[in-house]
Amino acid sequence: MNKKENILKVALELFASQGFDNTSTSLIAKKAEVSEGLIFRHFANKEGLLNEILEEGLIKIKPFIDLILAEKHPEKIIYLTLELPYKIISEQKEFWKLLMNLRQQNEKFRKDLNDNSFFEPLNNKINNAFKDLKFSKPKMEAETFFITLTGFGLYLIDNGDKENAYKLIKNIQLKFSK
Amino acid sequence: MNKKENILKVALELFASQGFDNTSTSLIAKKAEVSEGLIFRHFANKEGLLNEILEEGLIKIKPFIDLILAEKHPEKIIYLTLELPYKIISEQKEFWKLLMNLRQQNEKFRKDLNDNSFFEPLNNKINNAFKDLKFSKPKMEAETFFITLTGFGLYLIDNGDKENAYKLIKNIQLKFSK
DNA sequence: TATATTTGTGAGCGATTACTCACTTTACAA
DNA sequence: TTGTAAAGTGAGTAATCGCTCACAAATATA
Repeated sequence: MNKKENILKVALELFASQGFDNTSTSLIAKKAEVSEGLIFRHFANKEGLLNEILEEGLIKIKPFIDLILAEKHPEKIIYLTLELPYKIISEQKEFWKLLMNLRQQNEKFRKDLNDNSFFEPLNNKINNAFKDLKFSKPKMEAETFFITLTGFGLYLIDNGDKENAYKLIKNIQLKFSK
Repeated sequence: MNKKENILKVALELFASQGFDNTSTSLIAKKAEVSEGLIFRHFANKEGLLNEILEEGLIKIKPFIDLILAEKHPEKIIYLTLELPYKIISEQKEFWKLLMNLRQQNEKFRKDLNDNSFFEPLNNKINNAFKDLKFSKPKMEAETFFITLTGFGLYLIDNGDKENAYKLIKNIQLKFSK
């Protein structure tokens, strides 16, 4: 049992369920069965712990995004992107919840995530997909698409039923096809 | 200058921008130019302060919802509901932000808001609207609609441009019409 | 004016916060 | 086996948290 990894695991669980600010380092230490001091040995401070969790999580997400970026058919691009939140949530539910929590609560974090440009290539890809589909206003269509995608991502946090999720994906896809 | 109302106003501002848990009563008192003790004189505790803010805000929202509930044409119902987040945000941006914050962060609050059934009549209204429009799966269509509506509500928090908002409303409406 | 009630203050409470540090234990290379 | 670095501990820190309470000022009632 690796204590450092255990801290990361427990902290992710607690941050996702209670929020970052509302989770004390003492509780993390207790649940990870580790002294509180060890947290600050491995991670400079509480924010450093969060950053390492985020890094790890984003690395796991990247392959899914790369798959979309490699795709050429616009309809398929849209479908895969719609599928993305479900795929992430299936194997990283807590991380997804944390991401949505931070996005919502912390304005600075939202900007960092944009400037960090982790999701920017995907954004461009979607914009081009709607151009290829000859939408009269592809930029607006992409904007509408991301609005729906955000809503769908939030929906999935509370509703995990796979069958229904894919029905929704299909229904949404229909609305963004020509 | 009414001190109680000032506390409510300042607390709403801070809760919306920093989150409930992350806002101390001492800061509220300082910004409202009031002794900290007064907060606990007027409101039993910090949560009581939050509840009064929520009550006040929901009361202001109710007329907008009643307007939708009185409408009979399904297309109009959908349009008015799509317009709802924008209307609320126009004159109660901070309250809307707080609502979205709490919804996201606090599972218990989300359930309370549902059980409280404040938004349930609207939910039924939308379901019936899609039935009237003869959608083959009106329930799923309503689910998809609320997903989009949630995403749109979040979008508006950061993007306040009125013209673009109404373009998006029109674009979304198109996707939910027959 | 006298009395009672409401409104308001600010010092101070115990609990908790993120974090430090002197120290011990473990692991590994020479 | 010995020496050194890394891993791990837990008591302790100042600061802050939500909240109380004894009291003063303002307001209402008589």
